[in-house]
Amino acid sequence: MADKWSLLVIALLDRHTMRFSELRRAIDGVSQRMLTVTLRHLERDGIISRTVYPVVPPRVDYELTPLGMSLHQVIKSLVTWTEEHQQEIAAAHAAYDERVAREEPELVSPRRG
Amino acid sequence: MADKWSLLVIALLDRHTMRFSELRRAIDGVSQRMLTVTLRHLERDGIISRTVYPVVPPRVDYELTPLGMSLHQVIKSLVTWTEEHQQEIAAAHAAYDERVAREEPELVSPRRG
DNA sequence: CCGAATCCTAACGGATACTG
DNA sequence: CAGTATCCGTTAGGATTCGG
Repeated sequence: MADKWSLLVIALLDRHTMRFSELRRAIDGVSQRMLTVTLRHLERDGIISRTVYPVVPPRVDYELTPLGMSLHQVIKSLVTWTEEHQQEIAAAHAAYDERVAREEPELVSPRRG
Repeated sequence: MADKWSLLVIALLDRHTMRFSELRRAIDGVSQRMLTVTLRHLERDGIISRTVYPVVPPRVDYELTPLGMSLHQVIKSLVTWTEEHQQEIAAAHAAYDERVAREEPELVSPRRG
């Protein structure tokens, strides 16, 4: 449950219960299929609970379980770490890519050392 | 860098510097290719550093950078959470699977409700 | 010993159409 | 509205081979 959709679902449900279509609208770019798959996985892991109201039109609410809430605390520290260090990471990327760019050319054109 | 190989590499390197083949032996089931790919990603993200000793046979050491060490602290809380709650999760799996098993049959054999 | 490159298969994930 | 089922392109990742 460490994929990106799960993280977003957990973050959103921490604030309040949400319906399927609310989640779909709130999570930009998620397909209906992936949201369904994600919600099933989280439900199976006991992170969220699913409540079906036998009304028409159908209504299904999702909410974090106590287990899910405790997981959210842990996840937040990961998110915080990422936010705090993303500049360092970007700098590391730039440094790494430049290093590679300086070393590659020798191999593709070794004509006359 | 949240995949399972990366997590294991970070956990191992937290104790001490390791060579490529040491990591390969220590991480059960990792292919040479995936270990290489994983190490490159971690290096690019600035999580580990790579030191090549120009000797024969070649020797390459990997170690955690300060950034990597700080990440490890965060990861540990995730690992700890997983260990502490894996029984709850297993129970949730069993409960979910049983629920599904009780509901599915109606659909495949609805003969004579 | 360390790693790059190639090949190939399985899983992931989007788009679409259909159901209750 | 809230799914399920199907098709299908993309990618992850193992096995293998070659190079420094």
